[in-house]
Formats: sequence, structure tokens, C-alpha cells
Amino acid sequence: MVTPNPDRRSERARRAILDAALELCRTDTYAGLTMEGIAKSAGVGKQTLYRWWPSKAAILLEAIEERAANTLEFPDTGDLAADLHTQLHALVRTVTDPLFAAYTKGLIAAAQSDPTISEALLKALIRPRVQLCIDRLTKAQHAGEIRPEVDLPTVVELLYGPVYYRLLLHTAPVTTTQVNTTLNLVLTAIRP
Amino acid sequence: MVTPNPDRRSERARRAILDAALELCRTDTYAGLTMEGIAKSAGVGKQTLYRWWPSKAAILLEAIEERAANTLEFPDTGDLAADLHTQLHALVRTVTDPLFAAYTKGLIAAAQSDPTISEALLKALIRPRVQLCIDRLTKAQHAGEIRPEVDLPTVVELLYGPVYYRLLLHTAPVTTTQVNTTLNLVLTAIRP
Amino acid sequence: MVTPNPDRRSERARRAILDAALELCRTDTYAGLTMEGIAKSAGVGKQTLYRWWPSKAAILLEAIEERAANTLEFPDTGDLAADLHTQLHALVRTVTDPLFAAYTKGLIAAAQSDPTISEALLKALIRPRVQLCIDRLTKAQHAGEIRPEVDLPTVVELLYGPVYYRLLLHTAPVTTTQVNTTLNLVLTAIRP
Amino acid sequence: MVTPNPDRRSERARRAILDAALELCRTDTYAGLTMEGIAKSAGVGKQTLYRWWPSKAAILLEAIEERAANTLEFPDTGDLAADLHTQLHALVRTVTDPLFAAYTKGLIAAAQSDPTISEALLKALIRPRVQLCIDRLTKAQHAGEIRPEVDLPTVVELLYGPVYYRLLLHTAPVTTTQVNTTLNLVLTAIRP
DNA sequence: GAGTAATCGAGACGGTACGTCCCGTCTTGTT
DNA sequence: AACAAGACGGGACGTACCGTCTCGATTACTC
Repeated sequence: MVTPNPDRRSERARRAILDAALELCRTDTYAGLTMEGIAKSAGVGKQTLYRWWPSKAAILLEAIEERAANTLEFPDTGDLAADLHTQLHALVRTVTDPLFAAYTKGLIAAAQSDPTISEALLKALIRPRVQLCIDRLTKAQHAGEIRPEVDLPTVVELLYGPVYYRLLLHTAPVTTTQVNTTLNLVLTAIRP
Repeated sequence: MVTPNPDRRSERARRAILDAALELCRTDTYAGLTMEGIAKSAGVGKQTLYRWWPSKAAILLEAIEERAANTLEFPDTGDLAADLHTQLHALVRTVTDPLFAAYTKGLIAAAQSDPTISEALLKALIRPRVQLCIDRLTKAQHAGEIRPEVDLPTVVELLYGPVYYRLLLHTAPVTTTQVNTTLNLVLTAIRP
Repeated sequence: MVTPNPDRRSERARRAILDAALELCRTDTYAGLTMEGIAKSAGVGKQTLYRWWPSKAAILLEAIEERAANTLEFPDTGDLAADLHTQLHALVRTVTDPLFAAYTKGLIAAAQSDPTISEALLKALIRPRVQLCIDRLTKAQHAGEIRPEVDLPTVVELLYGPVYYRLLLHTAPVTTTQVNTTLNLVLTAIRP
Repeated sequence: MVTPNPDRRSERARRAILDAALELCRTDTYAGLTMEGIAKSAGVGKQTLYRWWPSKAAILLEAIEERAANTLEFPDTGDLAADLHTQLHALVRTVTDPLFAAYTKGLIAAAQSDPTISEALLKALIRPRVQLCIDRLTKAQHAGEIRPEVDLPTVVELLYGPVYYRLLLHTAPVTTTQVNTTLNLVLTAIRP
């Protein structure tokens, strides 16, 4: 594999590819997405795809990352319960949007058989958000809103796990009701 | 779709197919599994596969279901904490077994783009086990070990969600330590 | 291969098979004819086909043989030219009938890659008719209507060859005009 | 059907395919020839076959056309009888060659159930040669070697028909003896 | 008339080839 | 040099038939 020179890269092609990928994923399923289809629908040579991305998952990941960039924040009003409530409701909104859900589920599915995707997904989307959450929880713990012996990463998993559980296992739709109930129990568990 | 006559079904072929599917999935990845490969390695015509199963996921599901049949139980010693502990550790063991993990992750991935698989997975594997868990929790709630206003399905999600969260998002390996910590927090949340 | 007992053969099945074969060949092409299709449409098990015939060509051959049985005659009015004219026009009629043409062409095509069919075709249909023609020509030669040194099998080929030439090479439709012109030239060639 | 760009066509692949087709047809029968087999033995993807040819018959036709290109001539010594004799003997030689016979018979067989093949066969092989023959006969007719009222296309059929008759109906092997006898009779019929 | 053995209908089986889709690489001008 | 275009060798797809095989249920001879 030659290493292409990013300076000469065509921004037009990049835009067309990312847009086409998202668009196709919306009309079809993630499984129905193909490199060939993206190229055709973006008016781009297949070589251009393979030059800059190793797989359709990588393309989609970049497209999503771009769109999700502006959601990288965690509220901090000083009231932990309120902030978690806000943030979990935002997550429900994201995850409920059929478009975004398609990408999410497609990518997580792809990550099961491709460690590269898995790592990229973690790095680009998951870990930054988890970190923000942990930062907020740490602050709360210092403020005495959380018992000092509580393991914060576990709290993150208790808050987010149930949402992904429903999302990926399809046991039930993800709802605001769910996160409210969950949040109440978790708060009960971690409060002094 | 013709509707084949199950009475004339060859048990020999069925066995060979299920075994070959599991075996191939063990040596290769779920994504590398193909109908063609299963047929070849089972010494079976492709038509025989398509006659009885709509997809490789369906084959794998049946194979797993069969193997998992004997794990359909939930301990009941009268001590809720101990029983949950036992059951969660069993889950960790299952999910940590590389073979079983491959199937699980492959199937859950497939379920993301195929509602048929999703439903079959729920029906065959998930729901029966969730129900057993809820039954045990109900008994505990009646026995006063859980506050009466606690929503039990939410408790199930709090217990299992974090495990699937790690498993599918690959944030961290699933461990007994994790479930212990999780369980302690959950018990704190639900105890009177 | 067991040798089935013809005494116990079901005449009903035989009839249904031959009729179905002809019928299918009429609605579809010879190439589109299948053992599976014949069995299904005759309401008969595939085994019954294979028990009594080695191939679809053999079935068709028997069906045609049956229908052609009553055309096994050669006119003999004492006037050779008139008799050949009559017979060639009959051939044109047969060969022009779309149904019969389909069989003929299908079988001749099949004969190209299956010596069994070729031999059966010769024995059942071609040779008997050629013989009748030669008999008639012999009589004419004795009567002095054909020069004594003329080779009669060659005459048969001169009369029939052009018809099959058009039929199988599709250079032009087989017509009565054609056979008239041909006949005139052949008569010129063989007359004293 | 997409319309591929002939400019980008790989001559290497084309050659390998035509050669493989001829070779396979030589070792096996026409009926045993498969697109899959040709692809495999030519070291070529099946798509490449289907991109440029609609069927195995079309491939074979092109291969034969190529090889037969140099035989497109008709002798003209001024002596019609001698020239026809020369040409018919050449035909016998061609048709007796087991390799060429296989193609010929296979293609003619295929033409019976595929009008596309039929037309291509006519256009590429039959009609050009028939025309040359008619040209030669026309010259002879002008030279007074053939009676003016004789229909020349009929003469062609009288000369070639018997050869194809034997070839396709397998009544007898095609021989030089046959064409000599035939030719004598035809000459008798058409001479002034 | 009952027993029994072969044929029957049906169709599942292990296979082969079909024609299509997409993969990832490559080649050929164009910008 | 990156681009649009798309041909290439390859692998898997899901389907259609092949010819063989089992399975009761007739069915027609034998005793």
C-alpha cells in the first residue's frame, strides 16, 4: 500500500463519500451498505475509497464522528441528579433517532468481528464521552454527593449499560421512562 | 418458499450441519462463516441448509440453543445476594469462554440488521433467562429482601446491562470483579 | 439399477408422463424441459421416470414414436414423381407443425451429444422411413423410371438433406416450393 | 445488462477464454462444457465471461469463427466440376476432423433452442460460405455450365444438405465417396 | 380372500452449475 | 499525484435440476 499524500486529497470527494455513506445507510440497512454502492452514489472511483479508508465501517465512523462532534459536552449545574438526568435524556434522544441508531447498531455489529473498528469506535466516540461522565462524577464525589468508596467507572456502566442492553438485544425500546427509573436506583445506590 | 416435510428430515444431516457450524465458528470468526463453507464441511448440499434454515445466523442460533439448554436454571437458596452472585459468575464464565463469546457476539451483531434473528435470539435465549431472573427477584421482593416499589425488570437490566456493555463495546474485559462491584451497588439500591 | 418388471408397470403413469412431456415441450422449449418438471406436471414420482427411461430425450422419443406410428407408409401409385411429391409435401407439413418441429429439433440436438439418443432416433423414426423410401425407389428403378446405375441411398439424401439443412441451420423456412424445386432437379438427375 | 467498455477489454483474458473453451471442448463434449469450467481453466472470473458473452455457445462461436477465418475462399479454376469437387472435399475434411465436428454439432444443437445462437451461427459461418458458393455457381451459369433456369440456392442445398444430413442424423459417416456420388448426380441435374 | 412384494406418489438428500453481487486490486486516461 | 471509471480474478450468494435414496400407500399377483 502506497501512503497517499493527504495534502493533495480532494475535499470534494471526501464530502461526497461521507454524505453518500450516511444517505445510503438511511435508505438501506448497514448490512446493505457496500463500498461499490458508496462509490457509485458518491460519483467517486472505488480506488478513492480504498485509498483513504480500510472499510465501509471506517467511512461511517468518520461520518458519524463528524456529526457527533458538537455533542461532546457534559452539563454541570452543580446538581448531579439533574445533570445525569439531562445527559441520559440526550442519550435517549440520540439513540432513538432512527438514523443515528442505524449507524450505531451497524458499527457496534461490525466491531464484533473487526478489532480495528472496535478500537476506532472506542477512541472516537465512546471513551471521550465516558471520560466526561467520569469527570462529572468525580466532581460530585468530591462534593460529597457520592459515597467516597463508590467505583465511578462502575457507575458509568450502570447508567449506560441498560440503555445499550435494550438497544442491542432489542428486549424493549429505549425510553425516557427507562432511564428515569434506572437513574433513581443508581442514585439510591451511590448517595451517602 | 416450499414447506418441507419435517418428518422426512435427516437427523444425520442436521447434526453434521450444527456441528460443522460450531466447529467453523471456532476456527474462524463469525464473519468468516459461510453457508457454502458449512455445507462443504458438513458434507451436505447447500439446498439442505436453505431448506431448513434461512441464514447462517439461524443455524448458529439453533446450535447454541441446543448447547445452552441445560443452563436454563436459576439458583434459589433463599439468599438473594448469594443467588445473584452465583448466577452472575456463571454468566461471566459463559461470556468469557472464547467459543461461546464468538457465537454470542456474532449473533448479536447479526441481529442488528435482521429482525428475524433478533426475535429468534430473544425468544430462544434471552427471554427465558430474564424470566427466571425476574421470578427469583419477585420471590425475594415478596420475602422482603427488595423494597416493594422497585421495578424488577429494571433491576435485571442493571445487573446484565453492564456485562453486555463491556462485551459488545469492548471497553474492558468482563470479569468477576466487575460483577461483584456491580452487584453490591445494585443490592444497595434495592434493599429495604 | 434393478430391472423393473414391465408387467406391473402402471399404464396410467406412463400415459401421464408422455402427455406431460409433450405438453411441456409445447409451452416451453425442449431445453426448458426437465425431468423434475415432467414428474411434477404428470403427478408422478421422479423415481418412476428414471425407472423406465434414462433421460428426457428417451421420454420424448417414445411419445413422438407413438404419435408418428400411423404415418409409417409410402404412397405407391405407380407414378414415382407423384409419389415423391406427395411424400415430400407430407414431410413439409410435419416439419412445419410447430409442435412437431420442436420435438424433432430438440431430439436431433440432444442426439449430438448422446449416442444413445442418436441410435434410438435412427431406429425408431429415421431408418424405417428411409427404408420405405428406398423400397419405393427400388421399385421405380426396376420399372425403369430411374437409371440403373443411380445409387438410391444417395437419392434419399438428396431429397431429405435439403429439408433438414433448412430446418436445422435455419437458413430459410421449409416450404413446399423448396421441395418442388428440389424434386424437379433430382428427377432430372435420376431419370433415364 | 451493463454495457462494458470494449476499449478496456483485456486481450489476455479473451485469448485465455477462447483457448480454454476450445481445449475443454476437445477433451470433453460440448454438453460437458460449462461457463464455470471455462472460467476456472482460463484462470478468469466468471463475471468476465458474462461481461462479454451471453452463453458458452457464443464463446465457442467466436473461437471457431476465428479459426475458420482463413478458410473463407472458394476455388475458381474455370472448371466448375473440379472446383465443387475441391470444395466439397475440403468440407468433408473439416467436418471429419473430430475437434471441429464437436464444435459444429454442439453449436448446431444449441442453435435449435436459442435463436440468438442460430442467427450468430448463420451470420458468422454459414452465410458467407454459402454466398461464395453461389457466386461461383453464378459465374458458371453465365459461362453456360449450368442451365439458365436452374435455381442456384437450391443447388447449394443439394450439395451441402446431404452432408449435414449424415452429420446431424448420424445415418452414416460423412465420406468423400458420398460427396462424389452426390456431386455427380447434381451435375447431371444442372448441366445443359 | 389374505399375504406379500413391487410399483407408485412424494420429496429429502449430496451434488454441480447457474447467473449475480460484491470484494479489493489493477489499469487507463483526465484534471 | 489524485481523481472517475470500471475491468479484472476471485468467492459466496441463493436457485434450479440432477440422479439416488428412503418412506408409507396403493396395487396386483401368489398362495
